Amino acid sequence: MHSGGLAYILGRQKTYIITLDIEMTKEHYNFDTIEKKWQDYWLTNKTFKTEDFGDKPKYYALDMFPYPSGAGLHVGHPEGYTATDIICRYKRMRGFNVLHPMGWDAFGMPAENAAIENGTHPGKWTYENIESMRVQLKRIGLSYDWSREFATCDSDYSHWEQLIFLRMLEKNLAYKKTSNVNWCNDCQTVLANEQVEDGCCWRCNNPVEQKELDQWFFRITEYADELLNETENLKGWPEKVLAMQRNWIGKSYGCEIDFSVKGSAAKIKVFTTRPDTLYGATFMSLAPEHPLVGTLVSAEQRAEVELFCAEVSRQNKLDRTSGELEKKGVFTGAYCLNPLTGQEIPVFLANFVLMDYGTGAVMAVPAHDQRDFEFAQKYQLDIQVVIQPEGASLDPQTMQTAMTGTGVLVNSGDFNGISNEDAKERIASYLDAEQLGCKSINYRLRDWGVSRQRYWGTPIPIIYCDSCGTVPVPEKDLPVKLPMDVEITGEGGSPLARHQEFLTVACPCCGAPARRESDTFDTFVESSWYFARYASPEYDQAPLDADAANYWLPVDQYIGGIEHAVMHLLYARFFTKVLRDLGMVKASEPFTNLLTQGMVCMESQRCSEHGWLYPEEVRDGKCVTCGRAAELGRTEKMSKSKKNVVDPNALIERYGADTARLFSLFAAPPEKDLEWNEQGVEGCYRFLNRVWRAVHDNLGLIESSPEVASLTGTTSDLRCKTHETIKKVSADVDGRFHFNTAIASVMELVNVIYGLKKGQEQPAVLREAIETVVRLLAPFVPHICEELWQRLGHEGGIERQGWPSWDEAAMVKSEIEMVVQVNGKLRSKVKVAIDIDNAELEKIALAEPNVARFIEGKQIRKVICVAGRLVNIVVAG
RNA sequence: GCGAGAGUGGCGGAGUUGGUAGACGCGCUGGUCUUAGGAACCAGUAUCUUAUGAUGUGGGGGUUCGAGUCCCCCCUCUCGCACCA
Repeated sequence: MHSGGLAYILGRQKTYIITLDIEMTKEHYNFDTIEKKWQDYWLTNKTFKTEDFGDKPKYYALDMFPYPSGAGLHVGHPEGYTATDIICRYKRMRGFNVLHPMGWDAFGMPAENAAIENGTHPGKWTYENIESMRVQLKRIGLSYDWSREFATCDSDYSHWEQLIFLRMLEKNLAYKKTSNVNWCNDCQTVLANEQVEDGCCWRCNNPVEQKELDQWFFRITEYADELLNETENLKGWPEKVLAMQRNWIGKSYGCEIDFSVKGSAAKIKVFTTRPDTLYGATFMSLAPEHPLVGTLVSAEQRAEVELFCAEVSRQNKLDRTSGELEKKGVFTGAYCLNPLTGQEIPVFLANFVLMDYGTGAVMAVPAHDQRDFEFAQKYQLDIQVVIQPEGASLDPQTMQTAMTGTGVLVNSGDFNGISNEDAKERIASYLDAEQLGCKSINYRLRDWGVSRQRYWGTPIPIIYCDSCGTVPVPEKDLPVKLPMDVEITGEGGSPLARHQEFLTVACPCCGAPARRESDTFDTFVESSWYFARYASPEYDQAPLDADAANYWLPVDQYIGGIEHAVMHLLYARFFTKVLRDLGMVKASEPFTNLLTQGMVCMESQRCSEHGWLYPEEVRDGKCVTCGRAAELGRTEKMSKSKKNVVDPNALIERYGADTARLFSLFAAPPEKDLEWNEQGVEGCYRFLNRVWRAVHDNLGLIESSPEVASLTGTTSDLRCKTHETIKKVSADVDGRFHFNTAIASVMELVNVIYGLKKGQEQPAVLREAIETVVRLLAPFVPHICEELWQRLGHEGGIERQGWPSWDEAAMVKSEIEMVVQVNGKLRSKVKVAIDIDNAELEKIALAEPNVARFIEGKQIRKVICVAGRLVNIVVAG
């Protein structure tokens, strides 16, 4: 750097400081002006625009993109986004080619609800929300490459999603089948499980029914094994998320067994993980929806069975699978035969048997399964013990609960006396040989139903023709666009199903009048591949530009909420494998490292008169309306209903974006829940002001000594601390994401700078220390650091300067403080030469007065010296 | 019930391989400067204590010269899954 240039810049900056001082009150730095200035600077200079390819190593960091809701950004968003931003800024300073994009998960129900409530078109509502949320994000100073932004409701995105669907159809990875769904007859629409409240429609409060509907599915079960097995290789994922995914896939080993029905050719197939208990099967439980129910039921039982089935069908899936449900059943009048004993066993329907797990039929072994035990007691059915635990003798008459542990087989013919674990294999093999059943693997994971009777989603590109059947929309006709002139009332089913112009189409095969599919995709489909589209967001030949996608993927660091641990993250993994098998990308897994951020929590407050209170409705612990004392509630997740929320806009207005960024990562590590605390925010603001003053109070001194580069080795405690801090912050930020401790160590360095005696500073060392503070903080609080960096006489932006490196030589100390323990208890501390040998150290330690006191008259057993840390004298007695 | 994680001052949290428990911040106490302080700066702040002492990381055992950290048992909390056959 030319010294003339430096003088010029400093000179100009000085006048600037004076003006600022006047306008900013004496004590605080003017974050408003500074943050605006640097956000403009980054924009004009295209600082964060990313180029594909290049010599630098690539680094792709991604936030889970937000839904553009009407409520705008909440304070939970910035925490995760800031964490990613810090990583990105750090990686850029470290010489990586960083991809850091942002976009919008823009299809979804809230847009339709807004349309129903205020008549706004979902598209207009969505794009307006995007506008205002983009402004909010920009105020935080996140270093996104905004040129890659897209919304999933853009017809361009739909185009390529529809194409992926067509390819999946060709590969038989997408198919149509009938399945049971929650159905509200009033609203004429399918409801997601979450939209069913107490068995009723959340909107009209009508009872929800189960209904069979034709639905499109993705064959995710085809990938069940790969999705399961690869969880072992996802070393960069939290164990918790992997456990949840394994649990969700729910692979279990067992066998399928055929039970023949007495007096009928029909066979009932069951899946069981306990073939060892087969001799103890004393009845059969079928799901009420089981296809054989109609043929099995006897004339006498028919009325009762129908009543039961009707009752069960009124229950929604959530209630149906809740543990609270009372176990109920009904006898069908039919009997089937135990394939091993030939014993006749009654066939029941039971409300707890689910048609979509296993085969929808369960062989009931009351002695060894708690549900079957309770069921048998309720309906007075036989209980047959077939496993005796070691050293006990079970009696069906006196059993209080089922015996589910291990033991030895009894009452089991040729298999008596074998341990039940061995019997699983032996009986399964026997069934196999006798063709009575076969070993089988079952998954809890179901194929992914993607049809939604909604308007605001990606149209499924299918045409139904009376003569040609189900015909995919030809590629040249993509995208199938949503019609804009729709009336959304919330009644009478999907608006698309009533939109004649949309529905009516000529069959692509025969040209005859045909009908379009009116369902749209589940919005999870969009979020299953958006991360890949960021590599080439404008590519117009295919969903992905293979070169760009293969350069950027997989995402190196993905950050988002734990609430997506299963659905979104599993679907995204599935889609990546599908895209790989379609030849569109090489990666098999989308996200190498995953960080799940905690929730943002805050204490709730309420008034006995006015209910929950917003923080601004409480002053001095009292309700501002009536003056009653506000009661403090639990600290819990911020939510509108409890009014324990902080508006990020207000926060930024009051303290600035840098303070908001700093606090959200200083209070707790990002994966933990963050407890919001106004005083903590103040503390961070105070710290930034301390940094600001540390620079300005020393500008004169620093100016006199610009040559930091000439420093070598140990010159002072300050230089040592400076380099220790660089090392510590680098280690904390890189891979560990312990931003809170990184910030804490910079605070320590600032405290040391403040503790320097006036007039005794070494200007070059001081300059190095102060510049280091600014550079280390740059990823965390970029605006103030850019400003300070400029005021320190540097041009061209602080990121260009790169990340500081530490000099081990500067950290070498000639003396070190070591702890002296006697029998493991701290007794003294001694200052010794760094390279002291053990014998010498021992001598000094033993000579310490307080040590001598504790070893006096005792025999020294041994002395343990740990280099650089301590010496422990072990004495007897 | 199953799975995962956690339990450390008044509070949020530090504590890479076992090696000075409580970094850093908040709060609190005292001081300096001020017309003033809800600004700034400095000092103090785990508990008990006459201490150069004792105790202390949910409880109880163990391994070790030495345990917040490793092992065993138990308790509590959070999250996820849950009639899964």
